[in-house]
This record gives sequence, C-alpha cells and structure tokens, in this order.
Amino acid sequence: MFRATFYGTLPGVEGNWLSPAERVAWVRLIAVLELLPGALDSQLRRDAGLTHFDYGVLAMLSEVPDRTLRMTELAGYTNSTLPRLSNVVKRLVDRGLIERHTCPGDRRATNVRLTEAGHEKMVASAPGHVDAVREYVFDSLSPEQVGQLAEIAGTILDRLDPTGARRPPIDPEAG
Amino acid sequence: MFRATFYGTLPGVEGNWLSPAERVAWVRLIAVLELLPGALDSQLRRDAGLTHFDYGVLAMLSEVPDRTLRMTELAGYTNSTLPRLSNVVKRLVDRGLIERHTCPGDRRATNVRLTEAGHEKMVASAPGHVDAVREYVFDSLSPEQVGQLAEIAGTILDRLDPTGARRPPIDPEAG
DNA sequence: GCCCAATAGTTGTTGCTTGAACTAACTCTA
DNA sequence: TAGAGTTAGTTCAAGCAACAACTATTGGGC
Repeated sequence: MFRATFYGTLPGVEGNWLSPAERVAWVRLIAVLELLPGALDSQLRRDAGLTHFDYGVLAMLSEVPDRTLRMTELAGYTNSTLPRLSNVVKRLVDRGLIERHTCPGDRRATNVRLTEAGHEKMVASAPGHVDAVREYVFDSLSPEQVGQLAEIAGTILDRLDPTGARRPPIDPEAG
Repeated sequence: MFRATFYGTLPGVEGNWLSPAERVAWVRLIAVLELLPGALDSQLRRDAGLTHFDYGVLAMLSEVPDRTLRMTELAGYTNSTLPRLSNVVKRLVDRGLIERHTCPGDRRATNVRLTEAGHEKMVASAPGHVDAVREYVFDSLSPEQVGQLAEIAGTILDRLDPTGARRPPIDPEAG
C-alpha cells in the first residue's frame, strides 16, 4: 500500500504538518466538501429543476415574516455575494417564483418576496429534498454525532465568518 | 427574533422534517460547505497561483510512487470527473508543473507525472496552505473533535461514495 | 444648498464546470 | 480476424460564478 496522505505532508520538506489523525479527518472533510454539494444539486435539479442555491434562496424567504428580505440581507444569509444573488434572483423572477420591489423607504434597496407560485414550488420540492438530506447525512449518524457535528461546524464557522453576519437568527425550538 | 430555520421545515406542510438538533447541524454544515472551499481557494490563489483543485492534483501526485498516476485514477482520488481533470491537466502541463505520457501497455490510457518544477511548486506552497488549514479548522478543535470529525465525515462519505472508488488508500502512520 | 463619500444593486467580462458527443484503443466472442 | 461492446480520454456548447466597473440613492459636513 502506498502512502497517499493527500494534503498535509511532503516527505523530506520542513513544515508544520498535520498529525496523522488530523490528516484522516482532513481528507474526509475535503471529500465531503467536494461531493455533497454536487449530490444535493443533482437531486434538486432532477426532482425540482432548482439548483441548491436556488433552493436556499426560496427556503430562506419561505421562513421569514411576510416572505420578504432585502437583497443584502439575503446574500448574507445564503453565504453568497450581491452580484451572484442578483443574477439568481433575476432568473427566479423570470420563472415567477419571487418578485422584486424597490424599498419605499430607501430607494437604493430592493426587497425580494416569495410569490404564491414560489411557495407552492417549495411545498412540492422540500419534502423530497429533506429525504435526500436524511439519506446522505442524518440517517447514518447517531444523535450524539448530530450534536458533535453542530459543535464542530459551528466552531469552524466562527473562523470563517467571525462577525456572524452570514448566520441568520435560529430558533432551535422552531418547527 | 424570527424563526429562520433555513432548510428542513415548512410550517403547515406535511413532511418528514428534520428535528431541531438536526436543523442546527444542517444549517452549519451547509455554511461550511459554502464558505470553506472559497476560503481555501483564496489562500492558494493569492499565495501560490493555484486553485484548490490544482493543489489537490499536485498533492496527490507528489505522494505516490514515481509521482505518476492514471487520469482515471487521479480523477477518482480528487473527487472529480474525467472532463474536468482533462482541462485542469492541460493547464498544469502548459505551466510545466506536470507532464503527460501515453501509457506504453495500454495506449488508450494516459499517465500524468509531477515534474521537478511541480514538486518545487509544492515545496513552496504546501507549508503555507497547511497553515491556512490549521487556522480555519484544526486550531480550534480539540483532539476528541478531530476524531469525531473523521468518524462523521467517513460515515457521510460511505453514503456519497458507497464503492469507495474515490478514496485513495491512506496510511495513517505516514508522514 | 452643494459636494463627497458611502451604500445598494446591476451589468459585463472572463474563466471554470458540467454533460453530451466524439475519437481512439482494447477485449471478448464467434 | 471481424464485429460488437467497453473503456480512456478529449472536445464542444451551455450555464453558472467571481471580480471589477458602473449607476443610482442616501447621508454628512461646510
């Protein structure tokens, strides 16, 4: 068996390399990072004609009061950027799933609102998507592991997004 | 505070929704999935002029015997596809970091080999990249969490890649 | 009241990924 | 030793994302 450690060490070269345990965790995390988004995208494209990002936008809107959010706020909550969101929103508007309104109070700003057709799209596609999420992730994790995953991902997020601007307020009792 | 749970429940609609604990874990995992690849990419582009995928290709080659792999094998180990790898390899060949050789035994196949320049590129960029990995991920995780992360990611990978074709053999003692 | 900086979005360009064709080479079978 | 089917890899077109440049609006200072 050869020593394909993939990341984290280069034999004979000085460096603050990862430990063996860290290397194993890192290789697997990278693989999940590379495979899971594609798997989620495939399921949603096939069953709902939506990208995972489209779904995230609609899901976010479907759960806020009045089903309306500012572009900037929505970009933050979907871990995205304004230019990317602007293009996606344009397509979703063309498909009648959301609508744009210039904010009356601040005419620079744009409010995005889920339409009734958009809500119906979510009603039709969310259960199937959640089934896929269960299949890929939660069905094979123990309750302890779910808690560990939340802790670990939260810790990593604190490093990636120290200000917390990208995290919408969550009420764990909701639902 | 509103109830932005983002994924996993649609009030008033039937569905096998996620539990509150699962929702928290899922929202955070999604955020890591969306932010971490971009963060790794930025560091490598800035400091080494490589994408994270480029780096993965070079890293994989740098750690196998003779620094040589088949295209198909390399595509599998980098969680990629043949078309994608084909384009990336073309660019890396143009930059002199790797070279292509038709396999003598099977003239359909192509062997890709890390050049000396490619190895030097890795020597120059790997330590900085590992520092970034530490900063984003491992510096703030306990040893127990590293083990938990390996377990959890491994379990998810079993679902995403049941055949294991995408996982190179790993020797945790290596390094 | 006017000017300058900051904020909110959009657009346009460039590059990359994906998926579908396509070529070339190999293997198995009759 | 054909022919059929499979495997390896490349190429092409379409769609999406990142980055930079741009417009429009607001607010603050003099």
